[in-house]
Amino acid sequence: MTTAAVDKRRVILDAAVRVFARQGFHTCRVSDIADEAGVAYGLVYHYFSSKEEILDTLFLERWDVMLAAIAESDASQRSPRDKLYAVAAFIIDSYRHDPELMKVIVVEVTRAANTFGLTHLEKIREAYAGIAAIVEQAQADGLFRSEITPEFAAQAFYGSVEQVLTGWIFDSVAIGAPEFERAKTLIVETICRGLER
Amino acid sequence: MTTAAVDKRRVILDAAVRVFARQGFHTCRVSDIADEAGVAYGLVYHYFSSKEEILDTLFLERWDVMLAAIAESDASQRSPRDKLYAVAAFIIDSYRHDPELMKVIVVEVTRAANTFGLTHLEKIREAYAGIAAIVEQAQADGLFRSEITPEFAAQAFYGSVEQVLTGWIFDSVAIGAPEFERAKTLIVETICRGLER
DNA sequence: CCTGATCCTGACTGATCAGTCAATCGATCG
DNA sequence: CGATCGATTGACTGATCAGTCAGGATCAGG
Repeated sequence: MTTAAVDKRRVILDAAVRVFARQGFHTCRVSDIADEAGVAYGLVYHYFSSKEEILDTLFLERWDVMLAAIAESDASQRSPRDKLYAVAAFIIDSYRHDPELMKVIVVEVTRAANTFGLTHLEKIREAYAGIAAIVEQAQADGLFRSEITPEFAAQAFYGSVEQVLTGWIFDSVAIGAPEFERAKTLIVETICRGLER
Repeated sequence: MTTAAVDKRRVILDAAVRVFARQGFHTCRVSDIADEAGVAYGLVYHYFSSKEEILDTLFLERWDVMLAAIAESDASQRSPRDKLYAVAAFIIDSYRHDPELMKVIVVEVTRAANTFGLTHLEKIREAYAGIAAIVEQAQADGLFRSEITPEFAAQAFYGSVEQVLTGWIFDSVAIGAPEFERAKTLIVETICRGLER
């Protein structure tokens, strides 16, 4: 695969992010992606076997990085609160860095587990499991209350983060660095106060 | 409109719930709904002007009841914690009473704000606003901390509830009355501990 | 400069499906 | 009885679009 070829593949993926974010996966046509990428229709099928595979690729590219970040945070020697902060910070920074990509992942995959995300349910669950592992450790160390199952706590935590993201995605109010930082602190502060002894 | 006529409309709506829950809104055909309802294809268009209007109707029917429940809880003289408990209980009981309908509402409307729910964004926001009103009152009464904006707290709260619901929807593990009751308590307990002074 | 491979093009096809409509059914009433 | 009108039927149409394919361009190696 030559450098040019790699580039065209990337160009198509990047164009797809913009198109999916703007029109939605189900509503857009493959030709929209080709047009946005400035590439012939057929070339899309040279690099991807279907429209779905494009979304697949975008999701997995990013999600795997997130799973690694969660695992790394879990493995670190920080306090549970700092570990959860690292997770929230990763997700929020992902949005900050590339809002369109995160919109596509959240809206078209994570929150659409029905139509499309069923394929990725296992991957999505891995994220919950990673967060649950952090909570479980904190409970074992006597830092978090044990009434709540780690799985439940993980859902509450992830749910809060994703809902805040969803708010930004659809409320279309401009937000800057301070708001992002504040959101990280507030979510973690709220949920951890709820979980701590 | 005769009684029989009212019934057919209802039969179609109920069939649509089952079909949407099973196949998803985008993936199902109108003929699937007609078949499920045991009714001719054309009759669907006698009662509804489009496939979307069916989903519209299902969503609004239920959502308006929920908005009323939130408003009523807010207006009551209970403690903030009890008010939020009432909201969580309403949503969770809705799922318990009709899981397929709640699956459709959450998956196809609430969590699909992109493709379809944009139409209902305003309605959805009303729910957040109602929850935020409860938090705001609690802050004014000095019961909740003021660092967190009511809107933010509402998103965290609603996000947690919806994520737990989503877990039930997709994990397809059988759950009984005790789990539902436990979930209400745990969510409210966790979030309120995080919000209280 | 030939040859095979890979990249790239866009017109075309085949299937799908939302929505239409002309025709039938059946209840109600004068 | 027969006229009227809403309920009901399902075959049909028109548009859309994912994916194919046959061929042209470009490049690498011999």
